[in-house]
Amino acid sequence: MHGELGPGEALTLRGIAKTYDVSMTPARESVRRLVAEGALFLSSSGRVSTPELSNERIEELATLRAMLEPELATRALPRAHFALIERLETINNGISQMVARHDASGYIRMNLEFHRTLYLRAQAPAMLAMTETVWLQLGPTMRALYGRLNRTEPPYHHRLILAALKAGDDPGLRLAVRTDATQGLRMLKG
Amino acid sequence: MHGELGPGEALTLRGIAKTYDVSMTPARESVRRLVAEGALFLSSSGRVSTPELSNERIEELATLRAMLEPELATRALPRAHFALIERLETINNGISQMVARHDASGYIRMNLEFHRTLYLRAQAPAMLAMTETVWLQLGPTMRALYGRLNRTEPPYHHRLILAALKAGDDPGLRLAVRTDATQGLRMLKG
DNA sequence: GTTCGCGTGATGTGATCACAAAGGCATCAT
DNA sequence: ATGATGCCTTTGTGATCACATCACGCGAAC
Repeated sequence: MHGELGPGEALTLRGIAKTYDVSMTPARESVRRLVAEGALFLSSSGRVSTPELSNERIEELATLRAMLEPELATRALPRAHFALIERLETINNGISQMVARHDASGYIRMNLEFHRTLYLRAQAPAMLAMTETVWLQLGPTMRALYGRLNRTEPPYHHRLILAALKAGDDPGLRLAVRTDATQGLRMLKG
Repeated sequence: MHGELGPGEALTLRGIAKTYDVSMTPARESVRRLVAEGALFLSSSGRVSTPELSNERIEELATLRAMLEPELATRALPRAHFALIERLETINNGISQMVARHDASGYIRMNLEFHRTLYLRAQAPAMLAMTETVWLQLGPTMRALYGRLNRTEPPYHHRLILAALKAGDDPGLRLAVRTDATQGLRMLKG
């Protein structure tokens, strides 16, 4: 999810087992679970690797984010008190640090934490789980994306999201969230 | 998914293994996968059962269907030629037979087959997979639903869907699909 | 130099086993 | 009659093993 693995990287059960110092059994279970969620790709011969998403697939996942996340934001809006907004601003500052450090994985992690912190307030666990499944599928691709856009500052739209939250502006919030979720993915086309 | 198990039914790994004449290992993998998809509930002690959904959870899942399925229908619409509509009508007739037979599981299965057949044309595998995950989570609950509504004929909205497909009417199609997906779930409240 | 074929090492699968924990049931005390 | 307590069965977990399959690389032939 955090882009620690790039697209197409191969994994082996014995390797995972050794890395985490367990036997093959729990390694298999974890891998199969991630395959079920679409986070890992299982070849016909049983080999497992991170997925290399086609443009069509990326567009689909971007559409899913564009459908799910504004709904979560809308549901979170009436519960978004000052303490939450303050926490979001703190996370946003953390993102700046990751940008300064050129830490791709850290950037992705804190960016998702920003979104997750907001969406947790929506009190919609099934919807949030589904959204995180999408993030999981996009993880390796997001890392590839980060390399291309050479960020020099934290995401523009996060400030728009915070402003809409403060103003209680639901349409503005939905638009800001949708744009933030899909803007980066657009760069991957081609 | 087809409501063969009611809400809250318990399963054991050894029982599943014996039923399908395999060892515990593949039974465990399957169960863990279904747990990851939300189709089964894993208690803190590791016991596994079908989920008993709260009203809030049902409302959430209904919202997800209401967001996902109209989008799939829209994407399928330009590719929905006569042969597809004919197949949908055949399935719809099959639903009538299930109603006549009072076959709850068969009814659910063919109802979902109606939707899946349409959505397959959308060429959006990630979105369809996510939708089927929602169906999976609702399976046991849908069976409980069927008992309550005493159907005497196939769903009215399926005819509306077919009419909108023939007319190429996208807004009408979206509305019909959304209504069909959420109407039944509304009955479960309370 | 290229391509085909073979063999060896690596990898996933399914089965079985030992163990710990949880649940259920019977028994006993109040 | 009801509640608690202790034991025994059931159940999930993690490890290990044998086996089939696949991939990769080496080598030989053209």
